[in-house]
Amino acid sequence: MKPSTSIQDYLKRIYELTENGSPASTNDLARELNIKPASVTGMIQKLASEKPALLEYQKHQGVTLTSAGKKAALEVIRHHRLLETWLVQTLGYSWDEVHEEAERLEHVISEDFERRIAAALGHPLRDPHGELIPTADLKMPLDDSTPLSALRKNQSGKILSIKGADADLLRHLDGLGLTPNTMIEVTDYSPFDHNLSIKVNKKNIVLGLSITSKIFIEES
Amino acid sequence: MKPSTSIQDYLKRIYELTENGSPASTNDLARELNIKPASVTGMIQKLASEKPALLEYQKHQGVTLTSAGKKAALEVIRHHRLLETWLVQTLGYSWDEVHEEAERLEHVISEDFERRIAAALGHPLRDPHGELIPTADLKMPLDDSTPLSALRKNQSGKILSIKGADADLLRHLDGLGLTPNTMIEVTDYSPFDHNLSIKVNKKNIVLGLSITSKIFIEES
DNA sequence: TATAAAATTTAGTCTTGCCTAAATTATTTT
DNA sequence: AAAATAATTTAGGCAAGACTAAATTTTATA
Repeated sequence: MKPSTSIQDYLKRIYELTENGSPASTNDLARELNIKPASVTGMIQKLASEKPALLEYQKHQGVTLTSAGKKAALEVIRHHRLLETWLVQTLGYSWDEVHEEAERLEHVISEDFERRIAAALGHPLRDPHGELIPTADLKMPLDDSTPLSALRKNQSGKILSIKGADADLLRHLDGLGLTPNTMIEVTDYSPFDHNLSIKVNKKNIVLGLSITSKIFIEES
Repeated sequence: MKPSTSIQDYLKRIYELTENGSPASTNDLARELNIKPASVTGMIQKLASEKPALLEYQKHQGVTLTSAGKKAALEVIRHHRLLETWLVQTLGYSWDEVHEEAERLEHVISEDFERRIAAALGHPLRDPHGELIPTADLKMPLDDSTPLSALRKNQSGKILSIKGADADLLRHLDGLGLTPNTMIEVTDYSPFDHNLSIKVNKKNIVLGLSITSKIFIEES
């Protein structure tokens, strides 16, 4: 049986919160899901004790996904990212408008629908935010991107994604032309403060480590 | 507040069942919704007694929509029919594959999404089945179609829709090339048995009243 | 290391929306 | 018009998934 919309949301968030290797805490999950911690405890206890368990849980120790749970999560994430890509490409949504729409659609599209948009888009590797799209067989592709902070003078590449930036920073970066798919070139590197001088759209700007570590690049 | 998915389904079905002017019965609604009659009674009692009532109901007398209820129903129907049109045109669904998908999507798309696909499709008047699409201001357009059974020798037109046919008949008609958008021409009329001879795709076929009354035409 | 603070869990409740079984009301049949 | 049948409603229940308040456990602080 396909998990309910609620459960799909739990799995998706748990996947994200456990990408760093450590289990997800009740509180963090509650915050991500906009749900009270007590409700989260109830749900994960139920999920952990089902026939083929989707997650593993020990009191006060947080929760991790089983491989079945991971698959179910990747299915939802694949739907989400394909939908975002598709909404942007076929309906002219901008990259910051699509999230909410995809958040609702991801739970109701059929596998057939998923196949159709994947094919129509040419089986894309990343969504408009630069996030990797899980493959059709539900594996997360390896991330071959490099943080901008790792580049040095004369290296260049294409921006793939920006991670861990809040809305404010995102707007700021957007203003500088630093969005996914933009080409950049490092013109100078200051070993002292780790500032990078880069050229974007013919303009030169200098960025500090707090920013360059959040921008991910495909080297060229 | 936007009605829940369940309530949207109730409203949609009630709209359809009351198009003939008479109220919808508990039993008919239950059948359409694949729900037990007792459950229907419960739900319509609740809906009839809410702040701005979406429907009117008297025990044992069936149910009708208020104008607010009608609007909400038309909103869902508009979503459904726009979605079907759009899935067929942009993702290569065939007209008989889209229903289920639209049935789920109709409840979760935003007004923005609705506007975008309506615009992308050029604000179509009918869906792939030939059904009229409610307008953006939630009115059902007048139906200017004529049953094929009303045509006589030398009249011609385009098939708009086929109504009240079961899957079997639909397949049969499909085999004869009788699908929405096909041009037809009446070559003869038999007043005795009401049979019509018509030309479709260069071929001549004869149809009885039981069929011609289900095919709707735009005269030309 | 005792205590305060934070995180988590338990217990009990609520709403939505469905179900079954039994009771009631309408409609047909005879 | 009474009896049989069909439709509808009432009553009581259940599962999902959320909430609050209170209890407990863990972690951090003094």
